[in-house]
Amino acid sequence: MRKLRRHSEVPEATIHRLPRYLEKLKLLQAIGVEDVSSRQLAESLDIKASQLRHDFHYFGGFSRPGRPYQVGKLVPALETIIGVSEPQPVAIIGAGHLGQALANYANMDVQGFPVRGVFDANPRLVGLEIRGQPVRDMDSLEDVISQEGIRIAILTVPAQFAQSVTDRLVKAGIVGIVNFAPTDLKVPKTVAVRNERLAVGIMALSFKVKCILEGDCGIE
Amino acid sequence: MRKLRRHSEVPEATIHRLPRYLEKLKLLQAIGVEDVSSRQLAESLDIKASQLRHDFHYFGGFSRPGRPYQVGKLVPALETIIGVSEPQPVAIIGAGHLGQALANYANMDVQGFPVRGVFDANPRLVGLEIRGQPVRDMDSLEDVISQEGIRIAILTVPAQFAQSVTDRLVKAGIVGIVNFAPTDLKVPKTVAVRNERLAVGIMALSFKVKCILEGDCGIE
DNA sequence: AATCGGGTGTCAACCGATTGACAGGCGGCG
DNA sequence: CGCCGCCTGTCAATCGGTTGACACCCGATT
Repeated sequence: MRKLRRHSEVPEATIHRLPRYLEKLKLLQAIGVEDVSSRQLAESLDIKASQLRHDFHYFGGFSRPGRPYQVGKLVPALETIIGVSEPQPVAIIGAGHLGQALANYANMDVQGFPVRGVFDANPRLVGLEIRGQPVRDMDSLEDVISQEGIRIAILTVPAQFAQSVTDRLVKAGIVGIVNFAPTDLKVPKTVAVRNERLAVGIMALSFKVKCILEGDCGIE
Repeated sequence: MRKLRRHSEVPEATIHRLPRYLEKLKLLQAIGVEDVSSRQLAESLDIKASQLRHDFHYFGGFSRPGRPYQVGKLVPALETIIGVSEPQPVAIIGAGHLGQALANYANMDVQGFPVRGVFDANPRLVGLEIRGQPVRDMDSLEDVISQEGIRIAILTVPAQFAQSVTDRLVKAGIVGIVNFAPTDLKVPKTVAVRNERLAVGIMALSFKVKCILEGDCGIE
């Protein structure tokens, strides 16, 4: 990696592709592939090779020119760029069905995001064990976050509680929030939020489905 | 709604905003709001008013010019456009934690997507009741889909089974798939797929978090 | 040693999406 | 009645992302 430009210059669209690159590269690594050309990698991800090179270009010099990328170099480089070169502990707030699903989501650890705290306000859920972790009472939120050095929280509480929980998280020093509640959160500019809205996904799909069923899609 | 252009001309980015418009408008409707200007609506969604008008412009004539939008007109119009003017039954394939979370996801029905079939290959899960619905054996997949007229499937099976299940779904007449498996599915062009990759979301967030922690974000 | 095939880095053209500007409609008020 | 403020529909300018083209590099092969 030659020279890292300021992160702020990396376009949003590129950022969203980085995890996919990493994912695929880890897969290749696992099956013993050492070299991979931009074309191979791009095709397997269904994107254009020029785009992939363009993306990598933001970070510069992953390969000696004229030679394909070396998986063994690329993986740690991408991990560093993305920020998972060492495990990022995360907290899950809300141990409802979705929260439990995520806490159980096998790859969480493997992907570099070990779950270090699951919280819920419902006393009935508190104490329950999920993947060897107890569901904790919301009271301990701040303590656990600071003790474990957690920077990222996953929010799976009902929409009506999302904002107040968020405020607590921000105060407790959380820097990034993955928000599954169907609400827009208000946070200071120093906190990053990513909204995962399940319902939006299925509706956008529904539009296309309608489109297909009505033969209205531009496929002649 | 004056004159509907071909759906294929509606930009992707607009499509992804439509569900958010609908969501917010339903909310407004619920609290009795009748009129809403593009500025109000846009601000509450954190987008520019001009963009909102531009989006609506693809479908034309939601309001008499010079007058604000009427919530009561807009909601059904959007529902028709998105394709949820009548309930779209969906199937969930894979009754693991994520599948169960989605099946339980309260708003599914309300959003216009009643779950009409939950399937799993694991005999231990088959028969389990989720929200009054039994988990069914994969054997009955095709039958249920055709009997219930299901067009949309939500895929929450492990990655290794995703493609073979997809092939069955396509054969059974499914037209849209929301894919939660971390794999790219191969489908005919007449089937729409939307990938929801949970891990990608958290990684993209991690990049920004790193960015914030390193003071490298362009915020001077 | 020269050549060839395949590779990356880089740039400029292209394309789609966002934004700002403004013409024209409507209702309320003096 | 005429004006004023607020509104939408629409278009043009702008911005960001994608794509294709090409210069240059490398190792293998003749």
